Amino acid sequence: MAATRREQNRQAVLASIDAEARRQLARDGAPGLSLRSIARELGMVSSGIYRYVASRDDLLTRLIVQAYADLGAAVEKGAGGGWVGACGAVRQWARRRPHEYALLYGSPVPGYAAPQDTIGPALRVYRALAAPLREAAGDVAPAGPLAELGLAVESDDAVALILGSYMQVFGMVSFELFGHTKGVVEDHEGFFVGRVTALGDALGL
Amino acid sequence: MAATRREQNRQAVLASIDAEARRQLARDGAPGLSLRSIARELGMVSSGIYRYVASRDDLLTRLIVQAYADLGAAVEKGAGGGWVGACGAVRQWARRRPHEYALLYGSPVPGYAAPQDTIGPALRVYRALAAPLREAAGDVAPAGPLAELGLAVESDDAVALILGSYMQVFGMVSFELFGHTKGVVEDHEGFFVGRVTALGDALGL
DNA sequence: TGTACATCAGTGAACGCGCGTTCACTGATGTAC
DNA sequence: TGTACATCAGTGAACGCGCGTTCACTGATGTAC
Repeated sequence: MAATRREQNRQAVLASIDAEARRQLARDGAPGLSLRSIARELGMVSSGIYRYVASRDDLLTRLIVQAYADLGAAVEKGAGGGWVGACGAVRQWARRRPHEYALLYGSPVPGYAAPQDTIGPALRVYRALAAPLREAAGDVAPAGPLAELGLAVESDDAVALILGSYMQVFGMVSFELFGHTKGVVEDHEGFFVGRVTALGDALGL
Repeated sequence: MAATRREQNRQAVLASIDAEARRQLARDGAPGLSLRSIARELGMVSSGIYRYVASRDDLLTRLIVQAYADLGAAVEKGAGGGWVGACGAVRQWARRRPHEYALLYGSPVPGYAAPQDTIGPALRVYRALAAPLREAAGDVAPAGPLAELGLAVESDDAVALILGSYMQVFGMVSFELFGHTKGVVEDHEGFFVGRVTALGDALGL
């Protein structure tokens, strides 16, 4: 495939755009992201960035996809520690990257409509969380409404129990990160692990 | 107290500032809120608004406080229908006012630090959600970690069960509103009521 | 009841800032013969 | 291997926009005597 000099350069520049964008995202949050300031930081004239990225929304999409991939990988690793490990990985990742977490699971960015491209990457996280359930179930072929997560679950109640558990996990992480537990929860780690363990019990793990 | 003409006027203008701000919030979301455009809409010169509001952050705080009060009132009304009614009121309110909900429970607005003034109003919502639990417990004087919610609960597990339920409720609402249930949950109403009912069972309601 | 002074709402101009995006252009890299 | 043409990265200027906030000022409303 003989990556030409040009192509190599292009990939390198694209990578540094992504990196700088992530840096700014981590520092200022999504609303503060600006193509001009990224170009500035890379020593490029502001219009030059349009050779690499079609628009601000396009860059946002790239960041979202990358963030899902990063979180997905973290949860896959955490799933080595079972359900509690997988959930803990979500929480730890969110604490390390609060603005990325907010971009994925917080308020939608106004005027930005998440394109189809972000759905697949988002699924990876849910699939990773499902891994411990899959293992507990043994060698069963995926089927039913949660087949996309690799699960074979038929009853509506069981499906709802699983999805509800997911939502509680993300609800807890959001509350902690977004500051809604002030004065009520002191030991977030303990609270989270306790709750997640209880959810695991209810899920039959 | 002889409200002077000036004072009456002042209150009226302040109210119309709030109203216009809420209109813009509902239309564009919090990031789109601008003092200049509010002034413009009220036929006032842009600097004039500073007679009423100290800064953009100050206006945001007003909106947050009002939104909590509005949601709090809605949940209090919904609590007439018990735990399920109270939780349903959260969901319905959020669906009617997605941007307000996002302002309260979504990503924090970057650069804005919620002042002390928003804590009290936020509590009202949790207190309203606790009303059905309070009633189920009979006439017990509030005590323990959740005394602020009017509850008398001592065991850490019971406290965690209640808080975890809250967080699942808000987690479900956020997932629905922020579009994380695409292709998985079809009947949101049914899913939500089912889950909330199950949570109520676990809470002994 | 009338007058003198103090308060305050609203004006208009200005400061200083940043943004996304388009466009015609130059010069370097790559490709086909 | 060398030359002619095509592609593409990066430039620089410009368009058109909006924002928060300050400040000195005018004129209306309120208060004290």
